[in-house]
Amino acid sequence: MNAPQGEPPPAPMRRIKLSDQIAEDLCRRIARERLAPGDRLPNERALMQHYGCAKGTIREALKSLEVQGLVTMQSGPNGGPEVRPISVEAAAQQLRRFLHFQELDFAQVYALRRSLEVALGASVVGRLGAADFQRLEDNIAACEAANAEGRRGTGRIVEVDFHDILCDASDNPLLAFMCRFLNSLLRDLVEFRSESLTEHEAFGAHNLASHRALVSAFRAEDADGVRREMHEHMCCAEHFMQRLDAKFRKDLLSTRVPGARAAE
Amino acid sequence: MNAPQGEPPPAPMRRIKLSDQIAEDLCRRIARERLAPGDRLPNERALMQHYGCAKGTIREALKSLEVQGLVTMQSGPNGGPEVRPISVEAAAQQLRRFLHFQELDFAQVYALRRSLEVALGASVVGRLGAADFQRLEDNIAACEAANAEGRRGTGRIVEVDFHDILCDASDNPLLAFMCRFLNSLLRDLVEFRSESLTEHEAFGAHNLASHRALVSAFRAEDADGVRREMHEHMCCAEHFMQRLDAKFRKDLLSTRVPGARAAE
DNA sequence: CTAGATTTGTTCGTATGTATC
DNA sequence: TGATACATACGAACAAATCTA
Repeated sequence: MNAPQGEPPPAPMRRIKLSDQIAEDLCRRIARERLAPGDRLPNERALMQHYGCAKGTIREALKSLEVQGLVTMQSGPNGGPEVRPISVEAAAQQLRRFLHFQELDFAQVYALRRSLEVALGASVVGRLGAADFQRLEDNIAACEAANAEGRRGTGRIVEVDFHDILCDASDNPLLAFMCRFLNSLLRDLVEFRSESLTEHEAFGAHNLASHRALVSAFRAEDADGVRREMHEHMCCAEHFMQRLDAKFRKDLLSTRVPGARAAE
Repeated sequence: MNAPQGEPPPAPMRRIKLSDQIAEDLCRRIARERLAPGDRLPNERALMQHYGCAKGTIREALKSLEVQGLVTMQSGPNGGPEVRPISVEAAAQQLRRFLHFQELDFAQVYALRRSLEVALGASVVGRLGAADFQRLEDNIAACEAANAEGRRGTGRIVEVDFHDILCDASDNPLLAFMCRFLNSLLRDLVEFRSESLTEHEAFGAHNLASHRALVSAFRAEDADGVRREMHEHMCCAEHFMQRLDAKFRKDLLSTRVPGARAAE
């Protein structure tokens, strides 16, 4: 069962590349042997012997695992393919790449956030410990500071962190992943809209009020209250974002951007 | 700007591997030159000359793009790396791989589906054409046939297709992707639970009724009706799935599975 | 801090399989 | 049926990174 057998599938299409077979096998081995982050796979030479193939083939297989975020390669003694801690970021980055081809806007992101953040909020009711509440409070304080000092762009980004903290507390990895992913999309989208204006102040103030109300509801373990508050929070946030976006697009048309890569 | 420059990063981290630099560059080129699915990148020899490096390096770069679902390799004359149609499947498969490590169950999937399918249903109201309705009706007919003939497992799978059709009609690629992804997860999960019993009949009957009611609401362009019906549909489906799952787990404990790979 | 050992990263040359003409 | 063009795979080398003595 070790070496991949040269089993030619009778009809179905092209032969499966050796490197892909090996990548599959290694992937399964990582899962089967419960390899923890930091563990090492055998080095290239050992894998060559094990699978009875050449170096280039092994390297292609390892490259595949590397792109999938399962391992990183390390040089030097005791080097080799090191198993990685199931990177959320790798999967998210892949998804972003894919979605970047089809352009998306705030409305589409919030159509999801409206639903998912409500579900997320409800799912963490009763699961927040003292440490979690501390992080939430700290985040609120950071937002206050950012608003007071007029750092509007950073304020928007820190506010998103509030929702990442909730993801950490969720026991539903699917829900947590998707919310985190939406948050990262939002950070990307907001990065280039952080130019303007007085709207930011009203936005910041509203966010702070919502977050405070949410923390209160969490403390009271009032699931319905969380749902209601989160829903309103999302609707208002969308509204603000839309206005920011409209302003941004108007500015973009009137003033020629130097780099002029915006059109791409 | 063609060949990658041997720019040694002064302090920061490890040198970026040549193959990764090339992969990045090729990725950008695909985006920049608006390469359509079916277009060919230069073949290996041409890329070797262009980047001034060896075959192995090029192959690793192309492997990276292949794993990311951006290209497929083809042999023979006029072969080479062919640009792929922004594979939804590639991104979904990646995500599945990632999420497979942290085991998930029906409850977690449905916690999302309860929210997202409702949003999806609402978003396609008024966007369905005659062809779409035909597909939905055909799907319902296929479900009926599967139920009548007692093909319970396939019935469950065909039913999920109903929701994929709705995804096709959505104008929100994010929402569509995530719903499609949940559907694929469901297909995976249901595949190994398709053993039993009379519950399937009630389940199938309920699904058919729900789908019919949904189509009616879509025809009437009754957004609220769609929302209500979809919500109930999801709640009932979850309930059925949970019972199927419980039964499955019980069977698993009582009867030793021959292959015995279920524990893995 | 240098020197050597170990392991990945990269190159070249060659052979084989596969699809098109 | 070759003949051609291309990806796939092998094997041996050297370069660069990194740990250890």
